[in-house]
Amino acid sequence: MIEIELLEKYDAVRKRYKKSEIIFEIDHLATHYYQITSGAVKMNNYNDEGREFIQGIFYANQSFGEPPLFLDRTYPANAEAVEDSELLCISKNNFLKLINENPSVSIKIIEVLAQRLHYKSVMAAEISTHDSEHRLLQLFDYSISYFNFIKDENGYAIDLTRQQIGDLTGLRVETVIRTIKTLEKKGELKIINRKVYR
Amino acid sequence: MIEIELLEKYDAVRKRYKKSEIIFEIDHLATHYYQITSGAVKMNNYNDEGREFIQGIFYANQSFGEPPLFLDRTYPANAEAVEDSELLCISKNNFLKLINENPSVSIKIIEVLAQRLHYKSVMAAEISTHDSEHRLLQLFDYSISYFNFIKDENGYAIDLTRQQIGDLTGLRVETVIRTIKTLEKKGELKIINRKVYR
DNA sequence: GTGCCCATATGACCTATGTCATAAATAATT
DNA sequence: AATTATTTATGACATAGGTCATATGGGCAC
Repeated sequence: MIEIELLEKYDAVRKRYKKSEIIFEIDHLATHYYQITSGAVKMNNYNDEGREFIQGIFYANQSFGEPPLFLDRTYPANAEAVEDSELLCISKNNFLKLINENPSVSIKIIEVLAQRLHYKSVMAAEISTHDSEHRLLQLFDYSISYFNFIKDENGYAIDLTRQQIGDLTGLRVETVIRTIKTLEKKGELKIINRKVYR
Repeated sequence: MIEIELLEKYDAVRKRYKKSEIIFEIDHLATHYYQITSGAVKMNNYNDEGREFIQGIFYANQSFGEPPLFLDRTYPANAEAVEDSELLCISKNNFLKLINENPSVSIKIIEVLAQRLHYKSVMAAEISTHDSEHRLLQLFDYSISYFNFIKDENGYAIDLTRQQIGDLTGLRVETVIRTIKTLEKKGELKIINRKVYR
């Protein structure tokens, strides 16, 4: 997260997106740096049959879609608002200028990318070598520390739909539903009012 | 890749590793920055049954294992030499000092991490929503541009064993062997002398 | 308060990929 | 040259997770 005042010095513009609105599309060139002030955004892919894979979900004060700003490559995924959201956007040129003129920001960017690589490494190993129960628990535990989930008297509330959980772990909704039930029976999590607590 | 002379100014040490030798282990703290001068290194995970997943393979002039140097986290995977290799190593402290004193290096690091995130995004979507044929072709095509594969009269030689291909894509050797044969029949690649060309 | 849209749920059946066994070809080591 | 290890290969069979159909309940717009 880059300080808002600093972004504004580099001509940041506030933009509002309605739920389900597309922010950018796969295979397009990166033109802006995006930082969320409110709401939530997912980055995703669809395969030929329309099956979705969610690369990640981003919340207030997080940025997303920076890598292609530094590479000669297009976006590897789409970005879509999962709720009504407000973003701060600055152009690629201004962003690169900002970084060059503020070395401490580049360290911050490194940390953000490092964090995200860590998440991807953990989930990649998970998705390719573990069974559904293990995958879900790993996602929940990682999300609790990585996303901004809230703890109440029942534990941490996993604020994701079954469909989203499936799309994040490469499983189908039905499998997620069945696996969550099994995990509940095993005492690994609670289902209260259809919501998952861990 | 950071200039060797610069690394040497920050007390880089050359270290040799034999094939199969471990460079660092999962869940350990990061103590050094590593850059390959010759040879190749893989980063991998094992699940409870000993099944391997390869996060990536790195070759001469590439670095690996940097993210935890910037985070309050341990390594998400192991690093192991896949052939006899020589590495340049500098301590975490010297590395952070180097970056602070050389802003252009931090941009370079950002580019490396961005590149790697791009690979992970592509492969994650691939592994979770595509069938084995698609996964292999994607890995081959990405590897050709991302790794240092060589083109000859038969096309690009995929310098990976069937086992490594499986471990990179979350498939078993037998499946890789069968899928490669199918792809050959479909004319998507060539098998010459057991070697895959694309 | 009715109608519609999602999210959650469950059963029956299917299939891509995994598992296991076994073998031959090649490479590495002595 | 002989021995051992690794890689590629193939067949028979098993199964986790996917697919499809169908149902129920909650939220919310009108």
